[in-house]
Amino acid sequence: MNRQVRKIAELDRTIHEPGRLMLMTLLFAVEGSDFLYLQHETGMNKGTLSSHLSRLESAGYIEVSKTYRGKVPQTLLRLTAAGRKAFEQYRRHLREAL
Amino acid sequence: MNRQVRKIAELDRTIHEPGRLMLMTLLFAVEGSDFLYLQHETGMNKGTLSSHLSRLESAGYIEVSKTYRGKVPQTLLRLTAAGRKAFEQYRRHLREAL
DNA sequence: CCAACAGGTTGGCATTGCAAACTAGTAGGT
DNA sequence: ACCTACTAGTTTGCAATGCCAACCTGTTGG
Repeated sequence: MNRQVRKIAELDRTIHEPGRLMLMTLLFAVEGSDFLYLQHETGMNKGTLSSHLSRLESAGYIEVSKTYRGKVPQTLLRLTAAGRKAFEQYRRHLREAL
Repeated sequence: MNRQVRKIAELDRTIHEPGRLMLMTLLFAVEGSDFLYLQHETGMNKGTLSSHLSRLESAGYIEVSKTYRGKVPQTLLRLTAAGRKAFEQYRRHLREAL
């Protein structure tokens, strides 16, 4: 197996999936965000967004905190250190592969 | 929806899938290949490889020709012009997004 | 009381990937 | 000639995942 191609085979699928790649890209840039902002920026429906966030959380890539903005519930998301590192590595691998 | 993120949402899923991304990358580089070479370079099993090649063929990205090497059957693959173009565009979009 | 909002859960359908079975033709041994 | 094994793929069964649409929960405002 060719070196370049091996990099592709080893890409982190949790991040590679476009839905989550959007989320990681956004969260990497902004350093903290809420559910509605992510929904608006990605164009995903709530169900899909919710399940991608759950997956990122169980991968340890994001931290989810449920709070209130006044009386309205608000879900806050931010990358963990592991998530930041995984995203940087993903980008590095992809760049090397292409 | 943010411009960078929109690029990700619009990535060509036919190419983005790692199995097929490996194939496109290989075929883009070598300009003509056979089934066994691709299997060896990608590490995929025959079934998976066969189905990805079918999908790439029906997307019009590769051309499949079945011939013989002496008496042994051989399946030859190569990118079409459309496939080459799609791959270049995919890479461009990805680069812009990251 | 009722519509609307934030967010989550569920059901249905398509796709991926593996493994195992299958096809078709070829080569080797007896 | 006959049986077996191998090569090159294709097809099928199965589990996991992705995405959408629809429904559910809890709360707020009119």
